Amino acid sequence: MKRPTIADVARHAGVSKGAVSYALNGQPGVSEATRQRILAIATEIGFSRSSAARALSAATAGAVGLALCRPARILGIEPFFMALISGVEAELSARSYALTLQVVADPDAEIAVYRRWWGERRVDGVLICDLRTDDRRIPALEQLQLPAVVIGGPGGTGALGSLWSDDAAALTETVEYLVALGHRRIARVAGLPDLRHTEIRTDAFAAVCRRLGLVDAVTVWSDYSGEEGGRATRRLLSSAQRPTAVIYDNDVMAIAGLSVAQEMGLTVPGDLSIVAWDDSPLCRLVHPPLTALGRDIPAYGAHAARQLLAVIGGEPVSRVQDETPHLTPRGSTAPPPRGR
Amino acid sequence: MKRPTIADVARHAGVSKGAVSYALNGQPGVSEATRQRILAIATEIGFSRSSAARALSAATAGAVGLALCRPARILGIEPFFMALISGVEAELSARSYALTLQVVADPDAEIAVYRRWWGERRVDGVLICDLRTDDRRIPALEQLQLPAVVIGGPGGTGALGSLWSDDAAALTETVEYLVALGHRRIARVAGLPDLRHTEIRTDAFAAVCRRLGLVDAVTVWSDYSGEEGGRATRRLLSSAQRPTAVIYDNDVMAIAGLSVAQEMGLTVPGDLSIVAWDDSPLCRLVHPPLTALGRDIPAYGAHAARQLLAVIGGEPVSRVQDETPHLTPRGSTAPPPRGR
DNA sequence: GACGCCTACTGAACCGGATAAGCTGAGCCA
DNA sequence: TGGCTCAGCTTATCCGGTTCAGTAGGCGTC
Repeated sequence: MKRPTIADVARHAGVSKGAVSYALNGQPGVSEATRQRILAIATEIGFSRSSAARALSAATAGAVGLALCRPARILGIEPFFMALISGVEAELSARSYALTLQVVADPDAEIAVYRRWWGERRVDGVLICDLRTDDRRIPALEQLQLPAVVIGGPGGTGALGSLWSDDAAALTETVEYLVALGHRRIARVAGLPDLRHTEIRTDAFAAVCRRLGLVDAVTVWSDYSGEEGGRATRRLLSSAQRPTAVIYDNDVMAIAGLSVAQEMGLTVPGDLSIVAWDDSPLCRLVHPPLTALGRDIPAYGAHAARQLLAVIGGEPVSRVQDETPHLTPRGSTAPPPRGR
Repeated sequence: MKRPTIADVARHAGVSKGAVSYALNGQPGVSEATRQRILAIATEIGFSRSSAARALSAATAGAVGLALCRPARILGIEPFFMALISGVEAELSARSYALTLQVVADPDAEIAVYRRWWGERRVDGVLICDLRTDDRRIPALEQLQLPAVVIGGPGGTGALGSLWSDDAAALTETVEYLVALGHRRIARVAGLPDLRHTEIRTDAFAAVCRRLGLVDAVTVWSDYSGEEGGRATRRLLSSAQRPTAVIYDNDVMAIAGLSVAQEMGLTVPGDLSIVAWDDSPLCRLVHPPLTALGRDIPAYGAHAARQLLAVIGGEPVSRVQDETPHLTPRGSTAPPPRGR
């Protein structure tokens, strides 16, 4: 099937290629009557602009890149990314931008992908996930001058735009809630320690525990997987001074933790309270349903996409704080058992 | 930062643009010595080909499209798609193809996306998920002559290439396994009824139950979400002749079902056996861990991607059966309670 | 040594748009 | 009536590759 080009439209309309281009782009240079006629003909013969030709002459790819740097095993199970992608995608497709996705093995491979995308002019900008402490990707992107928005922060994002949620406030609220219920021994199963948001949460946790005089507060690190989350929980619950409440850095580990607790004969929330970060439908699937820190992840992604398109459009980079995750109490939290 | 073009490489090497193009593409037309010199210079000055220019003149986009037609809510929670994408992606990036992703609301929007991609020459081919009965996308793609591989089948894929797993055999094996344990009243919570693979599984379920003389076999339909899966389970377990085993069409519904059963005071697997389709890490998270029908989903995606690249490369379309899902018995299945 | 043939290249056209620069005729004014 | 402006177009060039039609030079051959 032959694809119509701008020349076909021009011939049908009896005008030049240039006139068609002006008409399609809403630029001055053609009368309103001619513009309408050209647009009608374009629609009629099913014309759409070749993204390649457009990219070549307009020096814009019409696409945004997203590189995900987590093993497939973890990517698959965490609802976070898919929710984020669907939000990003909704915003992009509304503005006729495409999303180019790549799964990479490590940060160096990710930087290599950015270099390639830049060299091939394949994308107009990129979204960065999983901000790390001293993230090598930041200077690399600054050097390439590839428009980018970091989903994460605040801080450590160099001159790039960024979008973050106030994880410190959310964690503080959670600890205060648990303390109000009567808990004094609260543990936290954290995600990968070199991620910036893990660090932020860890600092906030330490700060609020110090402020509230919780001396037994302990953080253990994990990798977001159910296996590791379960293992960490088993370790915590086997200790002499076992916690009466555990906060997990994602939903998958929280569910694994719930399962381990029940396996060990503890009732939730009677013996142990559980709070999950990222309130996905998974949290409502299990019994008891999990108290969770939720936020609108698709909206978060859409927001980031909007910000990136603004940077691509030449607006100054912005650093924006998004909605703070809010605590939804459900059946997995209650006062601690008496005498503990 | 200025990006080097093929002309820059040519100038440095003291040859023409054409010679550089031949050298880069491994085509005859330059001596081996010159080719090496050109490649060295290209690497040295950090040259990579503009995907736009390449797409324009070579009439190939260097990208493959994937449109996902499920609400964000369900997309996010099902590990299947992310696992599939990571497999597809691994295969594509090994061959320097990009993956263009789009989330759409319904099949008509999906067809519109294909038309747009085709018109814009944005992709060289597409992967089709969630094959339906009398799928309108098939004739639309045939008409566009856009290379495509359907992930699903067998049957109903028109002249397009396809890749499927033998769901009928897997379901039959599962029912036989449950019957061998002693179950006679087996129910199935199915996915969306207009999906082709749901139909295939439903037919296979009816056939094996007839063959084994299970008169109480019942199938109820759901939408893959935890809410609906839980609701369906509650209905099933409240009936007078309640089943002793339930097979779920995905892992999320199985977990919801497990939760509902426990809530209703039934023990799993003592009172009720549960089997999940798609063995994700989620199945091992819950207690008891779920007996599940598993397969290597990233490999499935990689396989489909390879098939699509072959079609794009001009090879004849192929219809291939992939690995059959295999049953992994875990703690959620056991003989039925006595007297039932 | 004239001829053909092959290798290794060059030059130019082309892909399909965007856009700067040039052209034309209508309208207005002095 | 001549000159000016300006809307509304056309023409030509460019983006950065690929590819086809040459062509120069070396080599073998009768």
